[in-house]
Amino acid sequence: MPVIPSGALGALDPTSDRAVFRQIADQLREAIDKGRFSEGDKLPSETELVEHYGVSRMTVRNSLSVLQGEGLVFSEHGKGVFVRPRPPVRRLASDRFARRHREQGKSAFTVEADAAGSHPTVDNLEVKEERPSQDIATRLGGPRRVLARHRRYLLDGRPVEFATSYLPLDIARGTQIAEPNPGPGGIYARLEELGHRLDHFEEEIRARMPAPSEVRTLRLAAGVPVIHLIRTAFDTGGRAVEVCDTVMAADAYVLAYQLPAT
Amino acid sequence: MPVIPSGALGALDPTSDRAVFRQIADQLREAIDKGRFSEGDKLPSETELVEHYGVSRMTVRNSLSVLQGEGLVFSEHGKGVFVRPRPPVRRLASDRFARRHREQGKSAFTVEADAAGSHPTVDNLEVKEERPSQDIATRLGGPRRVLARHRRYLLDGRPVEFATSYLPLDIARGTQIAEPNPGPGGIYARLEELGHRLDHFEEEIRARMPAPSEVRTLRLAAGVPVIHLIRTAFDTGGRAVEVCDTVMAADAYVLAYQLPAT
DNA sequence: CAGTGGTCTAGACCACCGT
DNA sequence: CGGTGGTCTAGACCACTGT
Repeated sequence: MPVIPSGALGALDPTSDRAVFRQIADQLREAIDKGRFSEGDKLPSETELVEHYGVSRMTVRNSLSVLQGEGLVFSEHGKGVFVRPRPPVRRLASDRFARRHREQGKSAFTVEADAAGSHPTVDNLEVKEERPSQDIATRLGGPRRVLARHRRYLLDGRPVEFATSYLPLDIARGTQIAEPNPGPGGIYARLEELGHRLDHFEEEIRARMPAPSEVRTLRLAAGVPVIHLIRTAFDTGGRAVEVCDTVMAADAYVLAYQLPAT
Repeated sequence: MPVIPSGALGALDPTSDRAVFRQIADQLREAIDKGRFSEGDKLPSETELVEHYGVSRMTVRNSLSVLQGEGLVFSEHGKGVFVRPRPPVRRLASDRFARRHREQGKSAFTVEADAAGSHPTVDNLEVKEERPSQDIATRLGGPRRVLARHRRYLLDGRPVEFATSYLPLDIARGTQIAEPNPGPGGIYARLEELGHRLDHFEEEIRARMPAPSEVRTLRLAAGVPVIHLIRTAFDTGGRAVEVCDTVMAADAYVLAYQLPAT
C-alpha cells in the first residue's frame, strides 16, 4: 500500500546529471520546506521510499543522511525519521552581566531562564585548581595555575551549554569563589567585593561542528553546530580577572549585542 | 603493500559494542588530533583502509563520512581524502562600524582585509527595490517595499560571506545609497549626510548548518556551519534606518564584542 | 593507464519499537 | 509479532586525477 501522501513526493528525473540520492534528498527537503511535512512529522519509512522511487535501500538511506547532516531531520531507531522541530531559543542580551542585574542576587542564567518561564538547572559542578591551557593562560596574563569552575546548564532538563570559568589563584584562592556555591550575584559579585570592580567584558564568538565529547555532553542531534564563546572580564585596573569558556548548542541560542556607533 | 604509516592506526575491537565504522572513525580522528596526520595530509585511501581493517568498502566510506560531517576532512574526487586545514579567520571587532573608521572613506570590509594583508573583493552586487520578508519589515517598522543591496564578499578569491542591506524607501530612494557604489565610507556615511546620525547598532547572531543554496554561494565544505548575523542600525531619533542580513562561513570568522560592565 | 573517490545494487542480520 | 532504522557485505560501474 502506498502510504506516501499523494503529491508530496514526485518522480526521479533519469535524464538528470544529479545523483539519485540527491534528487530524493531535494524532494524531501522541498516537501519539508513547503510544509507538506511539518515539525515532528514522520517521513515515509525507508521501505516506502524504496518502493516509491524504485531504488535500493542504501540509496534512500544516503538521501536521509544528507538531510540529517543539514539538521533537517532526526531518526529514532525502530520508530522512523522525523522532521526536527525548532527548539525554543534562549536570547543572550549584551547587558546580561550589567551590575544592575547582578545586584539583584541571582545568576545571569537563572534570571533569564525564569524570565522566559523555563526551569533552569546547573549540573556537573566542579571547582578545582588546574594548569590552564596556553590560550587561557595568555588571556589571564600567564599564570601557571588557575582556579577552574566547570559546570553544565540545562533548561527544562535539556543540556544547552557547558562552561568553565578560569580565575587567577591570587584572586580566587581561599575566597567564596573557590566554593561550589559562590553566593548571591555569582562570582562577579564576589570579584567586586574583593576590590576588582569590573570595567568591561570582551567576548569572542566562533561556530563549528561539535567534537564527539561535546555531542555527548549537550546531547546534540546530528547537524547541530556549537557556538563557542570566550569571555574575558577586565577590572577597572585593566587586569583580566576571569576567562569564561562556553560551548553552547547552537539551536538553543541567539546572541544579541548592542554596539555604539561612535 | 601496506601503505598506512606504521602505528598510525590500530586494530578493531571485535568485542566492542561500538559499531565498526565508528571505531574506524575514532581511530582516524585520534590520529588527526594527535598530529599523525597533519593539515592537508592525505589519509590512507579507501582501498588501503579496507585492507587494513578487513572490512567492506561501504563501512570505510561510512567512517569517512562521519569525519566529513565533523568538518575534520574533505575529499577530492580522484585524489583522496585530506585533513582539512584551518583557514585563516577574519576577526570582526565590535568597533568596526565606529565613525572614526568610516570617516577614512573605506568600507569596513576593505579596511579590515587590507589590515590583514588579504585581497578583498565584492561580488554579485545587486541593488533594487523589493518587498521585504515579514521579519525584515518588522525590524524596519513595517514598510511595504524597501531598497535592498545584495552583495558577496571574497577574501583572496574565497567567498566568505554574503549580505543584504535593507533600507526604507523614504530614506534611500533617489540617493547615492540606491547606486551600486554608495561612495566613500559606504551607506552609513551617506545616511549620516542625509541627516540620520547613527546612534547604535543591534546585532543578533545565530549559528546553523547551511542550506544548499548557501553551500553553493559560499562554496562551503561539508561540516562547515554558517554564522547568521542580523544587524539593525538606529539613528539618534531611535528609528531603524537599515537592517543588514549577513551569512558567513563559520570557519572564516571570529566575532569579537566588547561589553560594558555597568 | 592505474588509482582514487562517487554512486548504486541486492541482499543479510540485528536491535529497537509498538501492538 | 511486524515494522522500523542500524550495520555490514561483496560486488558493480562510473568520473575524475595523475603519470
